[in-house]
Amino acid sequence: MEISSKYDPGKTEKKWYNYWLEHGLFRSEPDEREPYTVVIPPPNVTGVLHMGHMLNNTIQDILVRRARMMGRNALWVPGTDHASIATEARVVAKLKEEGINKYDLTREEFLEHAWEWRRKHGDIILEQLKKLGASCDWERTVFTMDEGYSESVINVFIDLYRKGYVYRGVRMVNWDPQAKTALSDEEVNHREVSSKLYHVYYDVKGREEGIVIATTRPETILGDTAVCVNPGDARYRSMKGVKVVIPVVEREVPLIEDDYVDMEFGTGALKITPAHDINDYEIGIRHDLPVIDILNEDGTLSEKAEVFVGMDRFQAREAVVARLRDEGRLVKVEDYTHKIGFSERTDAPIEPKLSMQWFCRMKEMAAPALENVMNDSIKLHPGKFKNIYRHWMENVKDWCISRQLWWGHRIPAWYLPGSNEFVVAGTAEEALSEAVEISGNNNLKASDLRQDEDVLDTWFSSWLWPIAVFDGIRNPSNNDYKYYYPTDDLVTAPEILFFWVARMIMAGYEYAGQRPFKNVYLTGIVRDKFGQKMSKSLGNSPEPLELINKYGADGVRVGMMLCSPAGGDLLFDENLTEQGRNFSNKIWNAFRLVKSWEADEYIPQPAHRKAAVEWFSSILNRSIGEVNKNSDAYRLSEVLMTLYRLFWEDFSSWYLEIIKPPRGQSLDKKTHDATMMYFDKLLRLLHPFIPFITEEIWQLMDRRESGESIMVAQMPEAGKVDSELTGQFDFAREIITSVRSLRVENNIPQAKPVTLLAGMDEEEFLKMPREVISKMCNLSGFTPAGEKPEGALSFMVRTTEFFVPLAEEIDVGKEIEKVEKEITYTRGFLESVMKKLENKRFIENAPEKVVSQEKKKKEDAENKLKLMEEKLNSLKKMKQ
RNA sequence: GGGCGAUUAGCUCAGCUGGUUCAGAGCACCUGCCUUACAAGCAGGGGGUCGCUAGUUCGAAUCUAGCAUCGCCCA
Repeated sequence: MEISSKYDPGKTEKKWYNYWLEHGLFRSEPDEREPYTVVIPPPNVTGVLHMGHMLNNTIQDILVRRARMMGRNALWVPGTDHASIATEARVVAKLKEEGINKYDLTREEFLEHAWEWRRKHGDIILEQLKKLGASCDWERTVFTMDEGYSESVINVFIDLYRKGYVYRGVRMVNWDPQAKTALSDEEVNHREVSSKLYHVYYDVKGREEGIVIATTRPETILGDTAVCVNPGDARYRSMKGVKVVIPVVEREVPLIEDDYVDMEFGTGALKITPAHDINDYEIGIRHDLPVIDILNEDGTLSEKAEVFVGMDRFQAREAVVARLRDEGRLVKVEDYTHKIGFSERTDAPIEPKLSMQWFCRMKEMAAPALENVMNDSIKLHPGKFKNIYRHWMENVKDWCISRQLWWGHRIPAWYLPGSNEFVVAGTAEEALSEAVEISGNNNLKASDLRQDEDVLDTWFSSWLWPIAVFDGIRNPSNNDYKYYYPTDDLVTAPEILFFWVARMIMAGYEYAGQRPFKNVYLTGIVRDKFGQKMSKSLGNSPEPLELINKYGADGVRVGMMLCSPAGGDLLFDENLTEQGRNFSNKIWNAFRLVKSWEADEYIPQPAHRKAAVEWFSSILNRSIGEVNKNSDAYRLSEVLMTLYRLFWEDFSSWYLEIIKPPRGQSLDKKTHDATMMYFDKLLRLLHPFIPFITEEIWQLMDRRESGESIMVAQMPEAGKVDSELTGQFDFAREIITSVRSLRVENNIPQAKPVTLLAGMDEEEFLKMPREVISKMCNLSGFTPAGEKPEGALSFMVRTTEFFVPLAEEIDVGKEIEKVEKEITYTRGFLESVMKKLENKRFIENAPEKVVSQEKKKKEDAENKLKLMEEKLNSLKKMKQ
């Protein structure tokens, strides 16, 4: 049957993925082997696959498949994250489309909708990962709101509360008015924006002169409770103790003095709004100022603002400015660029807001988490992240863990009737009995207690991920946990180094008493070829599944890895996936060629094939060594490049071309068997990168039992390298290339046999793989030169001259030019060598080895010059 | 404002503790080929003062300092 010359990944990929699933090849159970464990960074249930996931999961799959083939009991645990804010926003939006307002629903009703949504959409992303070839143990799929997982989260909250790490308090938090929830500091992105700096005139009570303040947020004037100047500011010395009248609301507030105020900035007078600015808040505490919170949760003005009540904060800004202008209080407006915070999730501008939240104390847990990264117990790759990590850890602030949402793990705190007193407990029943105890009120009923309305920050559940996926929080003596934990490698994006990685490390030491993983591989950010981050909203991201349809998962995987230096951002360009597809095609066609050969055990192995077989063995082994070294260093794109070149250049362009029998003829069995063995090894080496095509060919290569798979075949080990042999071959390849080049330059077709004479003695000549050279150059004769032939084309390889006696083909002028050029170059080179050798201090100080190398260079160059000059003379004679 | 990192071919990047003709790879580019595995291919080829300036050294892409440009993290 004719096999197509184009490889079609479509059918193949589906077939083998199903085969792997059917035979349970992704499944892992504890056994006597050494485990290799990876937990997936759980994608959001709201998510659909984007290029970042593609990269991240390709890397994980490569690591896992390689470990599996190295004989480890490899487990890759998949799962998804409930993603409080993002999912709740998604569900709210969906309900809105259906004409349902979230706040018309009870919490229970809303959660029913949310779960329904999760059932429908939650696993889409996992299904997409299957298309990529991900070899996860799907039977172990975990969701962060699974019953057991949720219980783990709650248990940890209770435990930390009892240890005194979790506490409740009023703090200035980052408020997302769109999601109507507090955010942690890590969930705020600061961006530079151009805005305006408004200079506003405030009256001073009982005086003619007023005071001018500068602000970027005039709407917060309504919440001002003081104006502050630097005590050292001479301009305001006479103002000491005065009352200032806040415009619009006409409130009298004190003029206070505080070192915080920068005299250089604006007018040196600062309006103080303790409810809406973190620095103002702190000044407010120092000066015992009242706090007027003028904003509602949704960012509209509250009753406290007195005016523009119910208006959105940005409209209110306009309104206040208009009023100030009307009243003649707007002194000037400047263009001004500054940084403001935006919500990681909704991208709404963050509002600093004072509110009662739950916090988690970080100091104690941060200590071992910092120490064990600094001492390399946990290694970050690339290492530059160590510094960044340290910086964050040393300045870590307490973590705001409550979110004003419904979707998530509800905080297990119950308030006693009519008070702010509360108990923390795992269930309502436990809460009740504790409440009875602390209140001494035996008549309390469960319905009297009111559970905290808030849920926990999503990261407060995902920081337990490597432990909780094995149920290690609730049941630390279970076999899976004991066997698989700690995990080996974590592959994730640097963006969540603090959100997630750092906190997992804290949780690891706090709850497992040891590191959660040994290595953290931080991937780059996927950008487009112009360097812009790929995102759906910018519309510059290709649809991953379409890419897979177009180029095959193998092609996309190769495309991603080729442009993915360890830790560097990758500039993704679709032509890289094309390169990946072409590579698959190359492998496919090499296989077609090899498969077309019949093995004949009666044909003796010719010398050129014997040489090629021996040579390829060495360079295969050398490459395996490189692959091992680079894999251990997580330099996966280099591993792939090594294999890419090994397969394309060395195997296809050299090895196969050398051993290729004339059309219709059979191959001697020895060479045939060696070739099949090499092909098999190459496929195994490549399998982690391109699992599908390697499986397809591996299955076609030989009769396989049902359930057999390259996936679980053994990774080839590095064997002996004969570097003298590979050296000889390198030399031979240079000769062959030179002959080819000479043919091109002189228009001598490959089909026309030529004679080659080597300017070397018999002994040297016999060392070369001359049969290989003969075959590849289509030589009719190949011998040592003896007497230098007159009227021959010639070329030099290293220090040896070669001749092709074809007088009629010689363009003497062109030859002279070539030789002269080479003489000039060699003279220059010799000169630079001589400079070194004539330098006394070089001879005295440089190591013996370097000096003798330079002497050898000198000799070689001199010999070469001699040869070239002779040649030039004979050419010049010919010209005459 | 504080810190970290980068700058090597048109593009993306290797180049470990200074010393092989050390300036490299892939892609792109140029030339010639539909040669009986592959035009998603084959063969050949051009291309870089290693960001700039000083220093250390017999010797610097590699070490040091300063400068320039860019990126990231934190405030």
